[in-house]
Amino acid sequence: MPSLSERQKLILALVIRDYIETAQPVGSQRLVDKYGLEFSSATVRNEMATLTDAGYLRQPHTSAGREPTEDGYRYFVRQLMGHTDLPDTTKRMITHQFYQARQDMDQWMRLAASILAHQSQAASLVTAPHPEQGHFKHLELVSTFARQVLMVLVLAGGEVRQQMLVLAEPVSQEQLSAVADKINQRCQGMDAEGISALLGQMDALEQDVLKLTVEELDRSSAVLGGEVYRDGLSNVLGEPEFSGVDMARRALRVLEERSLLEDLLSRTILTSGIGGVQVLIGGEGTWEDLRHCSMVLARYGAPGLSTGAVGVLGPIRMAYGRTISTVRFV
Amino acid sequence: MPSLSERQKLILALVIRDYIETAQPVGSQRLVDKYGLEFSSATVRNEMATLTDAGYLRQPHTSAGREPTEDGYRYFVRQLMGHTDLPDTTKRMITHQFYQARQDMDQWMRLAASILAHQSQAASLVTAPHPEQGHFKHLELVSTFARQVLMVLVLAGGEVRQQMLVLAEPVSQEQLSAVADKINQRCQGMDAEGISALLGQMDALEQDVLKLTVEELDRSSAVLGGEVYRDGLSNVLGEPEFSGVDMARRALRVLEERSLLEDLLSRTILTSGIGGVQVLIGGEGTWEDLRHCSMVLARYGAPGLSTGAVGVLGPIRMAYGRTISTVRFV
DNA sequence: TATTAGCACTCTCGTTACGAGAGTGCTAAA
DNA sequence: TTTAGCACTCTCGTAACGAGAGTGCTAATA
Repeated sequence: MPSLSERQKLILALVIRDYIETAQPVGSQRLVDKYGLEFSSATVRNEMATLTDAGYLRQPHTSAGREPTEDGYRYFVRQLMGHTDLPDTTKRMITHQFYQARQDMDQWMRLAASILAHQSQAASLVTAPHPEQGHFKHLELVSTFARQVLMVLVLAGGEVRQQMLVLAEPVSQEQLSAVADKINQRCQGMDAEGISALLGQMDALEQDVLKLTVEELDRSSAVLGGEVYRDGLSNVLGEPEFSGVDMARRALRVLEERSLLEDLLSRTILTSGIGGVQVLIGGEGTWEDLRHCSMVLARYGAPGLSTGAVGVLGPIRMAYGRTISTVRFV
Repeated sequence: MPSLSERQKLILALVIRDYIETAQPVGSQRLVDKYGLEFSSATVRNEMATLTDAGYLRQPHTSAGREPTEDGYRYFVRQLMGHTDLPDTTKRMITHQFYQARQDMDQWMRLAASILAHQSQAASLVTAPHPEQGHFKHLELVSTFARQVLMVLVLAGGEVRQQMLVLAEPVSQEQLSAVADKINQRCQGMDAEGISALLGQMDALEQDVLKLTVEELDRSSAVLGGEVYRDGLSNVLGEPEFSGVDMARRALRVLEERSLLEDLLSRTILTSGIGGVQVLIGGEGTWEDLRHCSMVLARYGAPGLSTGAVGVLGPIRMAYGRTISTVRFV
């Protein structure tokens, strides 16, 4: 792949910029007029032809303007796009909003999703943080109705799980507390394996509780632990590439079905470190359903302890600069 | 509003049935052919004219077929639609699925949303159950990092809230447990007001904790307490009435924005008892954004204690029978 | 009196034709 | 190497038109 001249880079960047704005093929004359270029439309045409040969641009049909190919976007994101920082006022505003919701995890994630969606004018998703390997921290048993017991499990890192447990016979709250105490002392800091090993020493009730605990610990080592927060789905529906309803449905389904999402995240996020932002363009050949979308993804949290993912899904021609900075900042 | 003859009812029902299938205006000849009616198309035309005058049918333009008006749907849902019960096999399947997920609340709700969406081929939503008036049940304090404390609050009824609390100075886990014990003993079963009254007798740390508790209790008296689970959004996008993207966006926004949803639920669900199913057609004049949609809503849970809502949002011409039975059954 | 056959009329929708507009590629001149 | 000029191509909006479906009305019929 030959490297591009400065002028070619400029033209490629302008084509992408214009296409992101208008979603329509951009012609040579138009480009010259709109951005006041020093050279003529014929020159632009020649350069465009080269860029087309190089695989960065495409003509929907003979004698229409050019639009960027996926490779074009990739080149743009990697090489051409300067770091657009968010304006300070915006940063302050976001920080302020986060500050107000700092206490409630649920609310925090909703807010994060909402901010991402709003800033990028696209769909956002935020997954709850969860440890890569679950470790027991604290257990609480609370009786609710007759034989139903609510089991609250706190994992190392602060994740909370709740389960319902139905007992064979009623047990008083005092007894429950005693069981919880005992388990808390014995299992401090252990992982699923360690707890399983203890099963033999316990009585029936305790065994039931521990079995559930182990189940939950195992679950948390899956990629996608808890809830997924989404927002801004309606933003993305307005975009012209989604007017073919089929596309919209496919993309939505990716966000809806946990299995798809899990696959997606595990193959991308996990390979990148904390703080790095990944850009996924046009499904990268793997996800047919995302052919017309792009995703900007990042991982957050404390490495090794507990991590989650934030991301934005938008049309393939989204404002990468703005989106990436926002994702990074969040 | 004059009552309808049997034949008129039949025709109205058939028109609706056909329209639900095809989403296209239905003509008189077509109706006769398709359903093998005893009388001729001219008769049908006459009756249709009457139904149109009565406000149950409408012509999109002169000399096209008829389609049902909102009033038509309402009449249909209230008077004409027999109780379509779900097939036993389906019931068993659903029960079985629920049985497998009976322990985890989160998972239960996700499943409910998924089942509703799948059965009705529309979008579904399920709100977490929450008590109408929050009562304190149990509190747990767990230190996570340096000065950060995770506060887990269990409300009467089994709802669990978590909050992060940042202390002025580090406090050991033993001290935290002591504080939690004390509060647990003092506040058993109290509501927000009662706890506020106790504030004076506590030291600084305890006050901080209690203030947060009160905040959470207050929040839980809002209509929309916890999380909202959605599913099947992509189902509904395929429907012809959503091809005008604008409609789709508006409807989606209703499901996305908590404030709108809260408004919607508070005005409908709360006026109905547990178990009753409400059908909301075409926004009922109040919700502009839902003009082309219908919702089937129901409330579940233990009255007075803790309730949540389940619902389905679909095109105005959705299969009411099937949907209603499903919602009711769930 | 209620129903039906017949008919003229209306409105939509798909197809076709056509011209304007925008854009390209190429050639020749600067 | 760049640019002016030009012939050519393709899309898109508009208009024309005929087929199809459906209606309302009138007159005949059971």
